[in-house]
Amino acid sequence: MSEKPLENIHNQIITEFAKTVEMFDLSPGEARLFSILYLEGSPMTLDEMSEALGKSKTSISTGIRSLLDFNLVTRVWRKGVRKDLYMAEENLYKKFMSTFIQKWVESTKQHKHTLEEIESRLEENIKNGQVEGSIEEVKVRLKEMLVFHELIEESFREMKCPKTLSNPTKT
Amino acid sequence: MSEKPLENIHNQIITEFAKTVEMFDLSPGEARLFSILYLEGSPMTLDEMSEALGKSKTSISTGIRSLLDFNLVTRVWRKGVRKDLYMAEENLYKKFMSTFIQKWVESTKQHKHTLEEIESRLEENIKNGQVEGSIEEVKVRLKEMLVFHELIEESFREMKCPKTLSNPTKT
DNA sequence: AAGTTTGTACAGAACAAACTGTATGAACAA
DNA sequence: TTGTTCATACAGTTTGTTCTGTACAAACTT
Repeated sequence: MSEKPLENIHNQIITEFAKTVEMFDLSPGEARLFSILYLEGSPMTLDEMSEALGKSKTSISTGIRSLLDFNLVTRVWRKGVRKDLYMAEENLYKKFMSTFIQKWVESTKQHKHTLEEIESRLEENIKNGQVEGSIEEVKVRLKEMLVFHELIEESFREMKCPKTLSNPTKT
Repeated sequence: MSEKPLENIHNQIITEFAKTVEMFDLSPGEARLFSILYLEGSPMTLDEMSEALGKSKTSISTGIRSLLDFNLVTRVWRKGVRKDLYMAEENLYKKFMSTFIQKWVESTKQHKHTLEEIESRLEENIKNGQVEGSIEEVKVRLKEMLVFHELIEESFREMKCPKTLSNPTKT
């Protein structure tokens, strides 16, 4: 078992690092794929990743597609190489955090907006007397939900520019 | 379809609010359960929730169990009522955020720690000459991963006390 | 005590997500 | 042009989650 200690270490690193990556709403598969790409600093082909992860090329292909969508991976061209090459983005913190925060802010805004629409529709119904029961509770709850959304949005907005983000520790 | 406009509004609110709740790593079912409990400010029984969500009592039971584990819901006793009563916690923002942040900080710390262990094991192997290839790249990557974890932990720690958290807007 | 009512454990069904192999299309070589 | 290599679309399979119904245990009533 100590025949290939480096490969072993590789696997441990990837497994553990993937756990952190997963927390940014990547599936286990995507997280693992990104991790292997990141640990291997140099660009890799689909076949190499397929080999390294023991998964089908199709699977890798769709996985890479997702990572590209998330802007966590770039295509790289190398003279004389026909296969596509992919590389993990540097600047992990910035990439992950900004995407993450943006997702929160956007979604929160969206949901809050929808709730506001529902609220005004409710007011309409009340005006027209189309509603019977005790509405006050619902109205209060709605207000609280809106406040909740505002607080979330604010928190994540404030997170956007931690002091370390403007400090490029680029390799 | 405008026969029961209030019920309709209820459903819309719950559906939309659940989307936000889901972002805090609750399953769609759990999120919906919490939402209905929150909108209905007063305590509810398993049967009432079952009825309201159109799901089996068993399902509600396990769902409530999860929400209790997350400290998002409390059991409530009411004189003369045999059934268990459950109620959503007030102070949404504090409850959700503190749990959320704590989860990030804890997990990040844990994963970082494991990576450090791997790192020292790697150093050992190098000392003993049990490793052949180019190790430097791996060591650099490991360091970068550790920095990454430190930045994440720091960001979420700073999030912990936004100004609004010490401002109890309790009903 | 026996009989009810309420909550949960468990096993299987229904559903959804991830993966694979085949087949198709695009880029290149000769 | 034909032949080859690569990436992806698609359908089918496997794997994992979520829900349901049954069965049991605990709490209560009389």
